Amino acid sequence: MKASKKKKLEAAGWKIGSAAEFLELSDAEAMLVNIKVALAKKVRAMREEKKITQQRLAKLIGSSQSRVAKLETADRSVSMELLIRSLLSMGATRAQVGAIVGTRTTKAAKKRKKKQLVKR
Amino acid sequence: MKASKKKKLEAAGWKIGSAAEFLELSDAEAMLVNIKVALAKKVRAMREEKKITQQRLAKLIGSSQSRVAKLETADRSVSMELLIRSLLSMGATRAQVGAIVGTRTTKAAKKRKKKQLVKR
DNA sequence: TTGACATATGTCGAATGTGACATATAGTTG
DNA sequence: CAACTATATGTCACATTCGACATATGTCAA
Repeated sequence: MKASKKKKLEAAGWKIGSAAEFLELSDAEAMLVNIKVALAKKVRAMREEKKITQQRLAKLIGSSQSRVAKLETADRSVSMELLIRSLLSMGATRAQVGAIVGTRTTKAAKKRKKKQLVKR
Repeated sequence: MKASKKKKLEAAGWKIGSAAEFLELSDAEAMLVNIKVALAKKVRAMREEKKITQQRLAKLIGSSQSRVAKLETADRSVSMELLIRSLLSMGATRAQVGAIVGTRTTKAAKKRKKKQLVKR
């Protein structure tokens, strides 16, 4: 939890104990979802970059086309493990995967990216 | 697969097809294990840093002491998801987690670290 | 020694993730 | 139009991971 957030909570009369921990957990949960979505997008991007079908990628990771489709749409039923395994199997480096995990995609950044796509 | 590796294989008369893909997979598998071990070490490091018990961390992530012990020893039965969730729940940032995922710990680096510990 | 606390390990039933399959949707080519 | 290809979605039986519990090991202070 950010210091600013904590301050506000304390000002509002909250004890920073289990309630704060609950907020941490919510944050962690949201982050996990964001990370998964980012990884999923990268899977699709790398696959399209390599111009291979979901079917082919499925073979590469020992899975099925339907699961790859779920991977790329960040379906609730897919694990981080499989997402990362897929990237590594396509030749991604640990550094590349780490960058995806570690980089928060802001709404502003998304807008910039969209703008670029339009402009070019 | 590294270019050098590929070259050697080709020199030895290998066709770079499914066999190469198999090697990629093996590499991916090994990398996943390495990443898990690195994350596990970080969980222990952060927990000790915060001077809390496994029991307390377990509460924080809604789990049990035994599972935390397994987490920190990188037991085969623990998922990347839970490892990362644990780090985030202890307040780690995405950037920190990303750095762990993305940084290959070389044997040389391990030696350097050990030496430091001895010297100080 | 005993007792309290922290961590490690094995096991269990429940929950979640899995590959596979069927099938739907959508775009392309003939 | 039909036939083909790529992707999406739902389902299912099987595998993996889960929290929980019991219990072992180790450490330290009374």
